[in-house]
Amino acid sequence: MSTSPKTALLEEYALVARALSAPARLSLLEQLAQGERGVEALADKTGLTVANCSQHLQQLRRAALVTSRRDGKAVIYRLTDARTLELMDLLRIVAERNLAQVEHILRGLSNGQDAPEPVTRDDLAVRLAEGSVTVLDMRPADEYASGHIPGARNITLADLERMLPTLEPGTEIVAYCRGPYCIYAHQAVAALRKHGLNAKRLEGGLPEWREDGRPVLTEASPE
Amino acid sequence: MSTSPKTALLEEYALVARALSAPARLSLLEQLAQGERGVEALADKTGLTVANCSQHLQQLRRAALVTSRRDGKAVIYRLTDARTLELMDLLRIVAERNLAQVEHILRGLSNGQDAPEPVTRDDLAVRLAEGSVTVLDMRPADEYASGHIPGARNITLADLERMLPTLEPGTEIVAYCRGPYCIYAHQAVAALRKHGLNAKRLEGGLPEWREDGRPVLTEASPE
DNA sequence: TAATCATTCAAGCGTTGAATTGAATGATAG
DNA sequence: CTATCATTCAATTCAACGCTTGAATGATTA
Repeated sequence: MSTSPKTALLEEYALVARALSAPARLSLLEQLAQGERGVEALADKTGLTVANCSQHLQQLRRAALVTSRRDGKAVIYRLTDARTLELMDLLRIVAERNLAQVEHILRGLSNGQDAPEPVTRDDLAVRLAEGSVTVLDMRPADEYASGHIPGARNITLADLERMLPTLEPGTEIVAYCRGPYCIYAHQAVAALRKHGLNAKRLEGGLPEWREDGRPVLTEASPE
Repeated sequence: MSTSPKTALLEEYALVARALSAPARLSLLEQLAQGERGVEALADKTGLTVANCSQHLQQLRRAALVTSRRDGKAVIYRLTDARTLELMDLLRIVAERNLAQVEHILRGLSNGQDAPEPVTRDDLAVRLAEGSVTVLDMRPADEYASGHIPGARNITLADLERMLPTLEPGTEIVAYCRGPYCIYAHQAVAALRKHGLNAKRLEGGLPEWREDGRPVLTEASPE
């Protein structure tokens, strides 16, 4: 062995960190947190070319963050386990707590307003049972279809304006999206609050909700 | 803003991951987990040149993983908070659970023997109160001096052979070192078990012990 | 104020990683 | 068995990183 075992170990740990060190790969992981996907679907969602996407996925696989299986002609990737999700989340927490730049970007999303504290998933579950809350799923329709919080209404950011009149000014609104990396919910809350509505963001997104073992509704897919 | 806020956020998260993606920086973090240190001390311990060390430290600071303060002429670095430690630990857990290569390296340290499960810190605390265990601190003397588990004997790997006769064959022995990244305890346990002694490794190291709020003994430093 | 010394900056060089293009692989369907 | 198609590999280009050397900074101390 040319290097000491100590360095060899550190290099393995560094390999995992390196896999997380490119925005494109974090974006892929966010998609995979929604559920398993094929290479082409991932390339579409992230805007990468298929070849480039495939290479990034292989780096993630080398770091054991994702695994793959073959389904006919397609290769389907998925997160190896919940640890991958934990790692992404901790990365975000460290960045948000300590990096002024992150604060600045998030503030920009809210047009300078102070965003309210997010609603915890426990809270939302209670409110849902009471029926005292409107839940908005801000993700693209296909992701909504493949699984969403029961009772949530699917709407895109672009259509939000048109939906405003249908919302009662007093009702509490909770918006969610893919997860902590996704900014749709941030933007939705900012837009709703600008119109004087009582909107808050859900802590985490659908993957975290599912990870908690809470109910997820899947639309019968017409395909 | 040239990039979308989404990408900008992901880039910030990636910055944190990138800071963790070099073995040299993981090594620095391991040292800092022991306690705050100056640049020169860190350079000595890690074998880096001072200038190189300084640059790595600045990358860690940019990622908000460490912070620094000035003490006279010296600049003292320390981990920003316990999250940094959590992040390092999760990195290790993912690597150990999923990377065959890590398994292989660790097995090499034990000369192919199966290593026993590590002792939890709770267990050790109980055994220490009973006095039914011998604790070995495998770190360099200066690190032992700056803080160790009460009752632990400090010994280097090199001196372990000479210490063998002083150990009762029946007594349980627990070895620890800097923390999960440190391999001294692994090696010590392997050596002791080869001689038929009942040795186990402590889960985590001194930083984790201290983080639990457990007692740490500091030698009156003669300086 | 000037000297001192730990630390940091700046420039240069070799290496590594990201994205692109085009070809090769390998499993299925006919 | 051959054609097909999603995926992966290989080779290239360009940018960023890591390490070294030597100079600059900036807070103490005399």
